[in-house]
Amino acid sequence: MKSLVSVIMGSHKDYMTLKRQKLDEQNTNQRFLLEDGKVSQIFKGVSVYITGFTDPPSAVLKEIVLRNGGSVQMFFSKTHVTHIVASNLPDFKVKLWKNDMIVTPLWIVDCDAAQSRLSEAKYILYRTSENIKDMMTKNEVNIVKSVSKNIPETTSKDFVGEFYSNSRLHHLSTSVSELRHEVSRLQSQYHPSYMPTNRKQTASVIVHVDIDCFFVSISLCSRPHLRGKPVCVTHAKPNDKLDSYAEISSCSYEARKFGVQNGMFLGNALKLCPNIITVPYEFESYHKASNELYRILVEKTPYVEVVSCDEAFMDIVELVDISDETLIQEFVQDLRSQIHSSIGCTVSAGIGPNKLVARMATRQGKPNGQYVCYSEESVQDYIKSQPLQNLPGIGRATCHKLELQNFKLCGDLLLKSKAELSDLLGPKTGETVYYYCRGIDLRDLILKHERKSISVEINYGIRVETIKELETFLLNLCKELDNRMKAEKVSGSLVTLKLKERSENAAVEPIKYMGHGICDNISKSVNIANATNDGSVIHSKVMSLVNSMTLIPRDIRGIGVQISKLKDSSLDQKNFANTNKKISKGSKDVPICTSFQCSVPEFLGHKNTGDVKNIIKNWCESPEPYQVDVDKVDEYLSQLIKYQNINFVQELLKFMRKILKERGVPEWNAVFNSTLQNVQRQIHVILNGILNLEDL
DNA sequence: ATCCTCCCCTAC
DNA sequence: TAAGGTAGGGGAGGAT
Ligand SMILES: Nc1ccn([C@H]2C[C@H](O)[C@@H](COP(=O)(O)OP(=O)(O)OP(=O)(O)O)O2)c(=O)n1
Ligand SMILES: [Mg+2]
Repeated sequence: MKSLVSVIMGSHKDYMTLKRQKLDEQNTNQRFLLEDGKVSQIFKGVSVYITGFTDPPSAVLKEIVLRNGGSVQMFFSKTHVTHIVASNLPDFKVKLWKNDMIVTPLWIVDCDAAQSRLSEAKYILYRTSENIKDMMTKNEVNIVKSVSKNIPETTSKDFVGEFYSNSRLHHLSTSVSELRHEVSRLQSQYHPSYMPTNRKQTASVIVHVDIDCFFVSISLCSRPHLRGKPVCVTHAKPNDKLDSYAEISSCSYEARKFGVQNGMFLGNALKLCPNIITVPYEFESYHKASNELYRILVEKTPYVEVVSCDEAFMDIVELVDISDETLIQEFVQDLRSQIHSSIGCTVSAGIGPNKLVARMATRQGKPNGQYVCYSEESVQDYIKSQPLQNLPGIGRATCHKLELQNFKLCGDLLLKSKAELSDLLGPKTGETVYYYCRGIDLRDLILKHERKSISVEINYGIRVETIKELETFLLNLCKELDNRMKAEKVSGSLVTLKLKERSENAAVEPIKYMGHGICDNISKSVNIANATNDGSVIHSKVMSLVNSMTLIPRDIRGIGVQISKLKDSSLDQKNFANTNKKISKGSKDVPICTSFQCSVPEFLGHKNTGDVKNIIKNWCESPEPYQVDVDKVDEYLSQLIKYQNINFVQELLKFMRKILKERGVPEWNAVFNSTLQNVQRQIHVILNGILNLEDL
C-alpha cells in the first residue's frame, strides 16, 4: 500500500490518477487478498512448480495457489518445490521426477473449491510408459537445463542480448537514432551542400508519411495469399490459444474492423477476432524497408525529420507551388506510389501547414490514402471536429483530466483562455493545447537532433534473489550501455538507476509470463565529476545507488540505467590527468579502467601497486583535495573490490590514513572518511563483510 | 526566478 | 509461455 497511502496523504486527484492507472493494468484479476482482508492458508507450505500447458492455464493456477497461501516457483528445484503440477508429461519427465509429487491441476482447483487441503491421492498424474524412444532430445536438453539451473535466467550472460534480439520495442526505439544517422548520410549524398539546421514551420508545406500497418505489410510481401485477411505480428505461435499474453505488434486493417489494436494481448484479440492469423517478426526486413523509405524521401528533399521506422515529416515547400493544391496532391500521390512499388507496402500521407495538421490529416487518409488540409479555413474546421485524444502528445491521462471538465473535442477548448488551460494541465502543456486546438504548431522541423540521454532498460523476465544477482545483471546492462555509448560517441555525467518494484498487493507472478505485473517505479540518480562512457565506472556508481536504497531483491521486476548530461566523448577531458599536477608528475593520460577485460584495475595507467601508492602519497600530501580526484580514487577502490583484491584495498586505506592522520587537516579527514565509508558499503554488499583496518 | 530530483506521460 | 524499450517533454515540490 506504500504508494497508495503516500498519495492519499497528497491530493485526491493524484490518488484517483494512480488508482485508475492501476485498474487499467491489463491484469486486474491478480490480487489475492480475500474481500474480508483475510488470507486463506489451505496451501500454506505448498510450493508448486507448474509445467507445460495446463488446463486451466498456469496463470489461473498460480492465482489460486497464491490466493490460498501457497507459493509458485518459476524453476524446478528439489529443495524448494513440494508439488509439480502438470496436465500431461512426457515419460522422461515422469522418470526424472519419479520421487516428487506430481499432481494434476484439478487438485488445486478442487482444494480451492472445497476450501480445504484435499488428499493428493486421487490427483496423482499417472501416465503409462510406452514407446517414447527419442521423442525428446531437444526437450530433454531444456528440462535438464531448467532443473540444474534453478537460478533465474535473469543473471545469465546471454540474457540481455537474447532479450534485445527478440524485443520489438527495442528494435523500434533504437531504429530511430540509426535512421537519423542514415538520413544524415543520405543528405550529404543527395544534397552535398546542405547544412542541417532546424526549420521554423512558417511558410512550409509539411507532408507526414506513415506506412500502413508496417510490420504486417512487410510480412504480407512474402505471403500474398494472406492479403485481405485479419493478420497480426506476434511472437506467439499460431496454435497457441486464447490465454496468450503475447503482445500484438501490428495488425492488419481487416483485424482492426473487429476491434483488434496494436499492443493488444493475442488472447484478447482472439476473443474479438477468432480467425486472426499470426505471423512472426522479420526485424531485418523492417530495417531494410525503413532505410529505403528514407532514401526515397531524402532523395526528394533534405528537409526530412525522422519520427520512427515507418513514419517521417518532410517539408516540400521548395518542390511545389504552395498555391496549387492539385500539384501538391499529385506530388504526394507519386511519392506514395514510388514507396509502394519500391518496398511493397502501402503508405498514407497527410499534408498541412505544420507537423500537427499533417499528422492529424494522415489519420484521415489511412489506410492507403492521403488528405490535404492546408488552407486556414480547412485547418480550423478539421481540427475543431477532432477528439482531443488525437492531438499528438495528448494521451489517456491528459484526456481524462479534460474529460472531467466535459471537454471531448478540440473545438470544446476554443473558448478557454491560455491561463485556464495552464491551471488545469500545467503551464507548458496548457499553452501547447491552447495552440494545437487552433491548428497552430510552434515546434520546429527537427533536422539537427541532439541526443540528451542514452539508456538501457529491461522490464521483462527480471527475477533476482539477492543484491549480488542484481549486481551481476547490472554489470551486463552496463556493458550494453558501454557499447552503445561508444558507438554513439557520447559520454555523460548523470547516472540514473531505474527500477520497477512489485506493488504491495500485486501477485508475485503476474498473469503475463515473466512480465513485470503491477509495479511502482523508482529512480535515483547521482552526478559524477567527469563525463564517462566506461561501463565499469557507471556500474560502480549504479551500485552505490543500489546501496543507498532499501530494496527487496525478489520484488524487483524491471531494471534500467540511464546516462544524461551528455557530451561528445571525443572531447572527453581526462580530468585527473589535468588536475593531477598537484598529485603527481608525469602520469599518463589514461582512464582508470577502460574495459571489462582488464583483470587488474589500473590507476592512471598504473597497475603496479607500488606506483599507485606513490601517486596516492603525493596526492595525500597535496594542499587541497579536489572532488574529481576523490572520485577517481573511489572508482579505483571499487575496481579493486570487484576484482577481489581486498588486501590492497586494506593496505591503501591504512596507508592513506597514516599520512592524513599526521596532517590533521579537516577537509582531508572528511575525504578519507567518505572514501572509507564507500568501501565498507561495497564490501558489505559484494562480499557481505566488513573491512578491518585495525591490526594485521 | 531557476535549478534539481524524482517522478509521470506520450509515441512508435 | 514470451521477449512490457527508449527518448523527450514536462510537472510537483523543494533548494538555492
Ligand atoms: N504498440 C505498438 C505500436 C507499434 N508497434 C510497431 C509495429 C508497427 O507496425 C510499427 C509502426 O507503428 P504505427 O503506429 O505506425 O502502426 P502501424 O504501422 O502498424 O499501423 P498504422 O497503419 O496505423 O500506421 O511500430 C509496436 O510494436 N507496438
Ligand atoms: Mg504506420
